[in-house]
Amino acid sequence: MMKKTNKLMPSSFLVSLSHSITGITCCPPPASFQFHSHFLLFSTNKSNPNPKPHFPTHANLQQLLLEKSKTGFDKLDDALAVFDKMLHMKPLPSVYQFAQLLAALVKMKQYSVAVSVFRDMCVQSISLNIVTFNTIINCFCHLNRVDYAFSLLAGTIKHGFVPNVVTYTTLIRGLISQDNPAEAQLLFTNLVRFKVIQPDVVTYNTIINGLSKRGHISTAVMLFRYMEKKGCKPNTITYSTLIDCLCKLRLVDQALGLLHEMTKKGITPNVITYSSLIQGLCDFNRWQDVNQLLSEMNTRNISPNVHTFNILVDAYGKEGMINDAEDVIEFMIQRGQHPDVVTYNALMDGYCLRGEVDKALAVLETTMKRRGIVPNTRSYTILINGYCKKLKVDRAVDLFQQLPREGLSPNIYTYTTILQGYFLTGRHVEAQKFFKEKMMLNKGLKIGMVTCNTMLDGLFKNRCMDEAMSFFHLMQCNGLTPHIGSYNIMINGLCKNGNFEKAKIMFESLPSKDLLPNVRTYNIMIQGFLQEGLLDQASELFVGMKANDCLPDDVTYNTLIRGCFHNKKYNEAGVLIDEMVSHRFSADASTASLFLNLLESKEQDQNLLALRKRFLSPACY
DNA sequence: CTAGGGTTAG
Repeated sequence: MMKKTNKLMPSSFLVSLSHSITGITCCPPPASFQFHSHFLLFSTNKSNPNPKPHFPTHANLQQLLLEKSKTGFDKLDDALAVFDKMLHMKPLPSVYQFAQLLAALVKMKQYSVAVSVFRDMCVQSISLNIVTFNTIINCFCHLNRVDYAFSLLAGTIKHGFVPNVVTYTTLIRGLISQDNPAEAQLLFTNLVRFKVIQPDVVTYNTIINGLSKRGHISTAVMLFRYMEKKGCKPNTITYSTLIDCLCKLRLVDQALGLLHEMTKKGITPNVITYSSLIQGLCDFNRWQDVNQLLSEMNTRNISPNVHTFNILVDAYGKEGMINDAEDVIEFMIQRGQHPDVVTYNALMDGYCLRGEVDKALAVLETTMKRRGIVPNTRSYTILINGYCKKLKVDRAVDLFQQLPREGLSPNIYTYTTILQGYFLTGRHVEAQKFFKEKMMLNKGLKIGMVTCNTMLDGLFKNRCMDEAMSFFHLMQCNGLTPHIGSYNIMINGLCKNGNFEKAKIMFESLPSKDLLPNVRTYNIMIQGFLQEGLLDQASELFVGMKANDCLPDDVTYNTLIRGCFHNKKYNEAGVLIDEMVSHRFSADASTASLFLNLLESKEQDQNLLALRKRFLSPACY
């Protein structure tokens, strides 16, 4: 797996490290980094209007920190109040206790506050240790500032501390999460080669997770086998990581195999392991298997938690089985697991998918309020989406405007949903106005590819071809390089708007953009050729896509088969039907009804009749 | 002693 990095000379490692250690400073970050203002406000404010319980003795503090470092404080202000007290204690609390306070902030995901507390510790000359540094390096990684994390690595060394396996594991995770797996691999290989550290199970788990999440499951499995060979025993988390990844790849049975393997080895699955598997099974509507796992959990004394139940509520909701979703909520309450905002959002989404938006609204306004669960932006976005899908855009806009009054701000998803609603109802003028005035002028909104694709698709569907073309240009001027998905929308839009020539030119230009057509691209072009009455060219493209290792899907076959029917090429259709069935795809409704219409029509053909038996076989459906 | 890893929804 690490072949590529094995070839690197040792010096590359040093170069890459020293590259990161440019600004050796004890108090990164550079001035450009944004800090929370809470801290300064708080610690300089002597007359705190909101006094918190006092923790005057070292013993009390020790007890409190022990607890809060595991759970986090309830409120950020509480944590900062404690820090303020600590600064005024005599003698000063130990390094260990300051480290616990930082740990509590990390638990609360208040990474930038932790950084700013750390900075203040530097200023106040509070002594630091390797744990403190590791904690802050981790904070920078979570803030997506791996560059600062590396400069703090330098700071750590400068302070005379020796970075350990925790430090490097943190940095590896940071690099991976910054989409820099190559650097992560380089770091890992060189750390091992120069015996800087001995990777432990956490290091392996981190990399295995990073690899699997980026679609390199086979490499992840190789590393998994490798760690065992190196005498590092995989644990529950290692297995859970792989199981989750297999489930997400829809390889649930392989995941179940790993569950079996781990239990045989005496590694006990926990609630997270089971939750991943339940999610995987839900994706296939394998409810019986889900229930079996739930009872297996029961016999093993592993209680489902809110996460687990939320997965079930979501899955039932998505399948339209809203009563089952409600039952799960009832059950979890009985079991003492309190539903949270995710639970009710999943339920609301379920109602919306059934078109019952008003019932979803009632969940927000009645059930959630009664249970003291505060809706978030997403709760409203679900409702907004629900109303848009019911073509009640004005109602959606009402809710959109209600958001700030609830103390919430709409995010890019909310905006994009409204945009979609306008396009869906033919109100493309308002859509464009909304985009220009509400979205582009909002500096806080990061307009990405999804929004641009919504614009493009909406413009084409509203027959605004010129606007779509110029928007496609505009997005590129703004530094967004279209992916194949955007090209698919463009090519499809051009075809559907009667501009096949332009579509074809764009399709042919893909290689020059270093883009590979995917199955959807081919499907669109095949459909385009057929629309132009060019069955031969469509078939040629079908051959071409297979030659380019692009596997045809059910849409490809159905499109081509319909094309053959229209052109009375029943033999060709027969060949395609056989091929489709052998790939376990089946005829869709429109292909089937076209065929039945042909059979009923007057002009019957020998070859058509010959198809009858094959086409109507159960394998086709 | 403390620090790093895995699960839910667009």
